[in-house]
Amino acid sequence: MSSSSSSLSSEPGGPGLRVTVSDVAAAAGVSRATATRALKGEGRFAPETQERILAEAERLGYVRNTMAAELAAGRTGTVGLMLRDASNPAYGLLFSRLQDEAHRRGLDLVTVTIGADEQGAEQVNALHRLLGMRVAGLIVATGGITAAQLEPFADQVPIVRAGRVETATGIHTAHYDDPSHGTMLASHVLSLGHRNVVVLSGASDVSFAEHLRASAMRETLVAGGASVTLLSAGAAPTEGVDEALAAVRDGATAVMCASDYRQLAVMRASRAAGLSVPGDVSVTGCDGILPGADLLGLTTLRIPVEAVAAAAVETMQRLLSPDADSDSDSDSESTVRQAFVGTLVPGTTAAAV
Amino acid sequence: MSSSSSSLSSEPGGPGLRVTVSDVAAAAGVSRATATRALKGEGRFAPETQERILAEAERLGYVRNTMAAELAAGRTGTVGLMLRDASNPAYGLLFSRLQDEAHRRGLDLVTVTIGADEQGAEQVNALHRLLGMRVAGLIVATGGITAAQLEPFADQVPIVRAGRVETATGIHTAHYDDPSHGTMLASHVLSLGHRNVVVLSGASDVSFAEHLRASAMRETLVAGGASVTLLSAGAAPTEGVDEALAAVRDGATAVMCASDYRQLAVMRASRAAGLSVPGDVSVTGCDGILPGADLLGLTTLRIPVEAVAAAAVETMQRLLSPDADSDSDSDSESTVRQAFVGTLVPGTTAAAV
DNA sequence: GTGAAAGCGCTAACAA
DNA sequence: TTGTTAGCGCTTTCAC
Repeated sequence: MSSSSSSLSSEPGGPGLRVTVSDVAAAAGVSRATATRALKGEGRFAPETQERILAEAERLGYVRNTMAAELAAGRTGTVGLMLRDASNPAYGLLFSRLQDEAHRRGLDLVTVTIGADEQGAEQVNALHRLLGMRVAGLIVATGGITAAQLEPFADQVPIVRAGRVETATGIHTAHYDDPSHGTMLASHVLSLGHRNVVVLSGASDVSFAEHLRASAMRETLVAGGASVTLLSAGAAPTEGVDEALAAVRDGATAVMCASDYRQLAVMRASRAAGLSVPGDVSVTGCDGILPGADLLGLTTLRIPVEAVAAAAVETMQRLLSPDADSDSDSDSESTVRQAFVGTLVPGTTAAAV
Repeated sequence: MSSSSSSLSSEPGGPGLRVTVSDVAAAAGVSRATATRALKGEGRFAPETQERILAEAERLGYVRNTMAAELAAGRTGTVGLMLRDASNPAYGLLFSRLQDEAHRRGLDLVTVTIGADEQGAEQVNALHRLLGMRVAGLIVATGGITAAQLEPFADQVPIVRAGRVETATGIHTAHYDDPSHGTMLASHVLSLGHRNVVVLSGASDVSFAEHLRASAMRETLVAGGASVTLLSAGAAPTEGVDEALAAVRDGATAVMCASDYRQLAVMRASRAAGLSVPGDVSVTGCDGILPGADLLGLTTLRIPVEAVAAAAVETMQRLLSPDADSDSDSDSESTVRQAFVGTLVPGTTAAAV
């Protein structure tokens, strides 16, 4: 049977994996050492020898055993990515962009994810999975893991946090400037004339990003002379919605949500309660990632996912490059911390009072 | 300096990684073998010895080198997942559910993704990355990789395709029943009285799922006595939209899109063109994953992501379990192929003629 | 240009 | 119960 047109054809009846360099070397009539060099194209070897080795490797369907290779070489070519549950489009997009960017820069990423609701144990487990692989670097895109858990490894492997700010020393970040986001949205709402506003957010231990946004909203609103009702809810976007609408009936003219998910929940509830948006109540969110947000006319803020992803990967790449320091407890290289600001999307769910 | 409350504290000034079993063993005054056993809690050892070893390991911040461990053990505990670009919520959700399910069943997943638009080279590269890690199994959740590329490895490692149907032998699947989805949506549109319909889809090489849906739509519509205009567009959801609206002006009363993304594009364009939905034209999509789809009133079909994810992981787990066969080219174990049907979501974007 | 030899860190019989 | 002994598959000096 002739092999298919694929370049991955393997021996007729034979294996393909579990073919070792030794097999390839033997088939080509050279030693393991030569085969290794020729296969990765490094070191010295005769061009024609390489050709023969490559041909045999392909014929046998050889796939290098990465574990053995990296173990022997003592280094790793991949960067680990810890990701939060990607069912949230904001994380899905971040994931996608991190991946693209890494690919563009020639970095290999392996990802482990953690359920959105998981507690410490699972996070630590995931961290260990990655560290156990002796990844060359770590990009952390989940708030669920604490600085204390990361810090012990910060001087052994570069760690870049993506999305969320981090105060621990030695851990670099490329993060969203959530306080600014809150401020921008609040300013918009103030400019529309609202002076009695509900701020609906997840509690700080549920979503730190939401907490930062909400705090900034509150401050800006208060500074602008508005009366503010701050509602700290649980993770489920429907939580706190009833209270928010109750506050509206008591005179609030706008509900500012710390995320688009909550905004959607508020709009659903408003519709169900017969309140018109923005007629009876203005509503704002934050994220701006949802496809279709424009059709809904969401008033939100588009977070700079692309910029954060690019910066995170770029930082990682730089940390991985020709410098080799900090083997002692040096502060020779300072911690990189970059914040990125998104753009306001006015929409039609918020109108002048 | 006392260590933080974290359970990951490492030696004061010392490393944490690059601590080996030998170090732990030495510190505890035992041999490597004993340390290994105690650390993984298998085999024989004195409880008090274990306690001492565990304590030393923690004190030193020991993290087992997975590569070495799996290389030595000759097996791997992780399953590889090949994923398509997660910026599409449908894939993001599938990813999330696969992850959850794997976790529930005690399977470790490592993921590599491929950009949505990447061609063969990148796909093969990703496949090799996973195979190089000698993963115990492979779950493929991207249509970008062909059966021909997968097949050579099908008898060396269990492969389960998630989402898309597969005809190659030896490759199991848990997939969406897209033809049924197309039929269900078309039946709905027929039942609303439409007899002049545009079907807007990605070409088969752009999205096989869309192609399957669109084909079924067309057949069902034709069988129902409708006149059908089939538009095969490129990957970008805006492609083909103008043609679709042109057809509407020529008398079509409904535009059936093969995905929700295209549906959104059509709605945007309709709005821009001053056509009311569903007044002037009914529009349908397919996926039903978008948060906020309900607020938009999208007429769509919710694909059974959860069922597919659960089935894919369950199949994988079963393939990984106590049976060990097919070392020869046996057909002893038949190929598992499960199709799942979603549920119609009527919405308000499609109305009676 | 090529090969021989010594491991990388860990596991798994088998002895002790 | 614990230690000894071989490797897993690959890379990498260092001679030839």
